[in-house]
Amino acid sequence: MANSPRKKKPSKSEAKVVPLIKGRRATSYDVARLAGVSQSAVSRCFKPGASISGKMRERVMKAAKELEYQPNAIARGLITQRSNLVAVLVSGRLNLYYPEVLFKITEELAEVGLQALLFTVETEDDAEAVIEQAWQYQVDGVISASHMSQAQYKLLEKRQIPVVFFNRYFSDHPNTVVYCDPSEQVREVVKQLYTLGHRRAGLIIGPEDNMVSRERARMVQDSLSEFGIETICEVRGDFTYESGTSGLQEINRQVMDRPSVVICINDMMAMGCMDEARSVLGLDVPKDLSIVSFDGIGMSQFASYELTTIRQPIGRMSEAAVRMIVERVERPEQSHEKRVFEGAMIPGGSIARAPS
Amino acid sequence: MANSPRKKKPSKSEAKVVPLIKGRRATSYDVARLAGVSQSAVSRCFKPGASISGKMRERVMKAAKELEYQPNAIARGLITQRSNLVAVLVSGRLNLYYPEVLFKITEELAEVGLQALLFTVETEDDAEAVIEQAWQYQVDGVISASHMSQAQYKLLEKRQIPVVFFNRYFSDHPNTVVYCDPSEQVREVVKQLYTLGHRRAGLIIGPEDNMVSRERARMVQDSLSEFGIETICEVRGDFTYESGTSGLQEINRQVMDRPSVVICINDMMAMGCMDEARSVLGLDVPKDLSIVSFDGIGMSQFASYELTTIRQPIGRMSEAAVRMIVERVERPEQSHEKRVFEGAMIPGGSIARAPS
DNA sequence: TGACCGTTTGCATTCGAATGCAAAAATGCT
DNA sequence: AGCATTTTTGCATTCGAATGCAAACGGTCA
Repeated sequence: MANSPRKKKPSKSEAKVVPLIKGRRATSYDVARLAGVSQSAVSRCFKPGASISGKMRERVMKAAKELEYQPNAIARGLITQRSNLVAVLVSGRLNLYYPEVLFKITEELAEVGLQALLFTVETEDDAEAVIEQAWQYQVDGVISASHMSQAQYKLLEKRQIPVVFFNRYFSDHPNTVVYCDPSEQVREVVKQLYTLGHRRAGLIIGPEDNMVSRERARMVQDSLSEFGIETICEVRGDFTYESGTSGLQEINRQVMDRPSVVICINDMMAMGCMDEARSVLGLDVPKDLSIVSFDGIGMSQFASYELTTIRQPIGRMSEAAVRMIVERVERPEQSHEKRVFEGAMIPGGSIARAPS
Repeated sequence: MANSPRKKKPSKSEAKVVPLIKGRRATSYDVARLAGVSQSAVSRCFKPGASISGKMRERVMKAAKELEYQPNAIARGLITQRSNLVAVLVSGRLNLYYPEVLFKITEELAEVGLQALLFTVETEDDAEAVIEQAWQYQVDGVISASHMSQAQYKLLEKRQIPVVFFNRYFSDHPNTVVYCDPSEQVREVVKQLYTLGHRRAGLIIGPEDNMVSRERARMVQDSLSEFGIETICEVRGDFTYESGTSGLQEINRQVMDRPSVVICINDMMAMGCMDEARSVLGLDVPKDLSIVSFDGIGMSQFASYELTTIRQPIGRMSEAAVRMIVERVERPEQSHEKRVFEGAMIPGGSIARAPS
């Protein structure tokens, strides 16, 4: 018993004895030594559901606390092939819609024990670099709320890194998506515009290559023509406030007879548009000009704007995105899913009866 | 020569031969095998400044490209004791000032090859949990633009994790800080207010425990009394838009005779205040009421607001924060530094001559 | 007491890259 | 060519935790 093979072999063990932590942070070996158990036992103590006795757990935990031991997530990641890191790709500080999404996603990730590795992506080249970085860091998955080419997506797929798209997707390729479909609300808003006597609309849309913009524009066009409202002018912006102001200028330049309503593809541009109408053109919004838009970001409801807008349920969408990335990480073989949320119309005060 | 000790010992080498990548991602061993060199050589190829011949580099790189090899940052982190991760702690989606800082910092970090591990911190308990997480992930450093108690800071210090504070610090403890000192601009603004005939000011300040708020308030008080402007009322908000609106209500309730100017400790509250003044109280800003504030966030310059505000040079401050964290990671023994940037007054259009 | 079974524990190996050291190769010099 | 020097290369080990396997333990029952 005294000489059982379970006992440590002094030769080897002694060799790696270190002067019990000295500046160095404690490892599982340090804890094991202090508690007089094996390193495996320590490891098991920190793994939920592992086979370990109460007595042992207690001893280990006591030692761990004494040494302020916390398992090294890097080392764990190496052996388990799970980094617990999720790359979150967002673009543009331009559009205040992203921060809201980003913070929400980060919180949701934290809740399930994952960390957000943040990447800002403005161009497609950025995306390229970012994907390589994410790959180096062995991220378990990617949540992309930014640009990504099909080739880039395929690369990630080939590398078996699960991707969840936030408000964008490839229609000719299977992918996992969280999306907001505001078509119902668009129809509702347009109907209301019709009822208020609007027959001539201006449109400020987003970048050509942006899917959300394209889809929203399509829905708007569809509803407008359904109700027989004419689109007298369509200009392109880039989601920023400034492009909203210049968008209205542009509309003003292009058509003699001003539209009675301008539909903006996002809130930021709508705010720019509204400010331009009021400050520069001296119009009364909504009396002289109605404005509606999309997103429902926090500031769209500030008293200066009170936009009539179609909100995306960002909270639920973020939660869904996180759930889905977890799902895909755990069961990669499972087929793709697309979760589509309805929008919600916020009445606001930026529309009124069309001026006669 | 044919049997030189440099040659591989088949027994051991063969044992770990794997069917040359099959779903698995390529490792340095795979590359080494394909290129017919040692793993060390591959490693050195990816380490800038390592001793390696051009010929060797070429061969390795060719093989690496073929296998799409990228070094595993997790494994590297384990051995080098450098994760290249920096925890970025920001609070509040409430205050739109944070996203601007966050995105800027992330970009700056990326530029020097570091990754931002994002943590949102709202309460002090959050900070507790976040610090443990960061510790587990072996972050090289922490940039904190959020709450952190002195005890928590000391814990990080004890663990030898460098911290850079963004716009906050402990005055009774050495620490590394990026800070904006707007005192000059405060004086300038107050002087201007004096010149415009303002003699009675209201103040909307931030949370008691927030240093930026305290400091700004102090500066404002100092300048006001220097110029003999009376602070007739001081109310406390929490940096949000809503607390700006309710702040003005509160002022209105507390004093009969309205102040001619309200000084808000940040832009968000100033916007709330302005909207409240205009929409609810029916005042003309700036004719009936002047408003000034701090931060200079993007939307403070939207046409609806055009705040006269004191901007922080966020870009330079973020850059400095990143420089400093790098510095501290590389030379932890070096003494602390505090970099203080001046503010910059943005004239705006929210102040005017005091009503008589 | 001993045979048997389920549970706990430790051993040894593994993940993938970096690096000190010594051997080998390349280079310079006489 | 011969020797000294510098550069390049490979070997072997290391980082810290997880885990398959087998040994040890604890308990039950005859």
